[in-house]
Amino acid sequence: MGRGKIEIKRIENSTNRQVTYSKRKNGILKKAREITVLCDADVSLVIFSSTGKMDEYCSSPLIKQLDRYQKASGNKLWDAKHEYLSAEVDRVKKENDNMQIELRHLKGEDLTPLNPRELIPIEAALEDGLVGVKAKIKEHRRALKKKTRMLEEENKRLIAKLQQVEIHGRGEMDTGANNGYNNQKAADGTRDYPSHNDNHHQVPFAFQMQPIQSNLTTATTTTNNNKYQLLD
Amino acid sequence: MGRGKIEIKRIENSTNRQVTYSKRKNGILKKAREITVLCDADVSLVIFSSTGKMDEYCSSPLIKQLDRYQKASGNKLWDAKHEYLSAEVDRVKKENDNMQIELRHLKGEDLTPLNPRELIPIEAALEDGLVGVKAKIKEHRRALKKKTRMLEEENKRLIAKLQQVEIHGRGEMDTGANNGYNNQKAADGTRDYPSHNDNHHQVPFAFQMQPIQSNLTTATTTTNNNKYQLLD
DNA sequence: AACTATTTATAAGA
DNA sequence: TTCTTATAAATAGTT
Repeated sequence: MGRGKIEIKRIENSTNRQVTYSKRKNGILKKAREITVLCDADVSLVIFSSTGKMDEYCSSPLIKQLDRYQKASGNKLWDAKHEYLSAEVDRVKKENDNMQIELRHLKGEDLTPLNPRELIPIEAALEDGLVGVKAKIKEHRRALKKKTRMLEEENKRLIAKLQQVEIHGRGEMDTGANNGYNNQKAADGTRDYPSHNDNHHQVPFAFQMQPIQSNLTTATTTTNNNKYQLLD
Repeated sequence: MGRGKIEIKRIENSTNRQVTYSKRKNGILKKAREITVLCDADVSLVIFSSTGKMDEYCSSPLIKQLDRYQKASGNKLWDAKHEYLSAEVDRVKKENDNMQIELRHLKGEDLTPLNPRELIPIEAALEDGLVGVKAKIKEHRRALKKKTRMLEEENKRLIAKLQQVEIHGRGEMDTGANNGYNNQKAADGTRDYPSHNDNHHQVPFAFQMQPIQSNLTTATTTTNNNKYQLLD
């Protein structure tokens, strides 16, 4: 299309070639834009001139197009590093799926396709797990009971101490109150309870006495006077 | 360029759009090839139609072009892809970890850091799961028992039949043996058992009688004479 | 870069 | 889809 027909072969005249490149490049870019609009197509076009200058037209982000291209063509565009990452994604996803299945089975779901030989280990795992969890719960309960017991004892001790102080008057209150636990010591969370306190050589928890601990059953009736707390 | 001028905007008529796409796509591809040859250019062209069909023209391996593109444009295609993949790996791995933890907990492992409030739902899940699995196992066992029972009955019946045949002598053996089951019938795995056989109107399994079925307790003592098998 | 004679692409119709 | 053809668009060679 021009003054004369030309053969489609490399234009030897460099200037001429450059000019033709420029004209045709614009032509192609225009057509790329047009087909995008007219036909709702998605186009990626990258052109390098023989001098290395680049021009491009992409109707949508190139990276997206390339992903699409890769899937559609099966060509591998990404280097080893990406392949590794891709493989890693696949691998981890597969692992995910397997765990998902195992989890479902443990939760009693999707069991129908399993045969008895496959069910046995699942049952065993569940029973094992249940034993472990129940043991742990029991352990917690024991610990809580122990703590409760100690709190009760401490409470009694404090009440006794307070009554003693009240009898002897305010003057000796400070020394008296510091003779066992004191606020500071409990506050820092350490467990170095005074060893002369014979009733509980080891107290395994740093604890806090709230003014009212509704779930602890204490043998003593509390009055306003003995609601004390060990602070964190 | 055609019978009439057209406006560059989406062609609403779908058929028309498809036709135009096809024509213009060929046009662009041709021009891409031409500029490559004429001007010694390097072209990458990827087009997706609105229906998702892909066409491409690459004057040199796309991967090479993209490397060049990256250098020329400063766009970090690799990095973008890499970032995306890395994020994906992280995401899936995190999901993985969570499931791993859940699985461990269900198996009674790593329970120490959990408080009672966290243990309760695990215990519940395990108990639920166990109920489900045990139910499924019971179901299997029931099925197996039913099968066993039927095999035993079948066995007895066969023995009786055989004894009868032995009493009446060899002359009637063939007709006698064919009066109920015979090797051929069982062999093809069909379930069209004779309906006049009152004891088991339906036998839900295609089964095979081995000469010795050690796990089946039969009331009768077997002699060499009544060790028969139904073949596959 | 502009011009313009020609070739090429393609819209519409079959 | 493919072919045809009138016409629009692109562009080779020129200025």
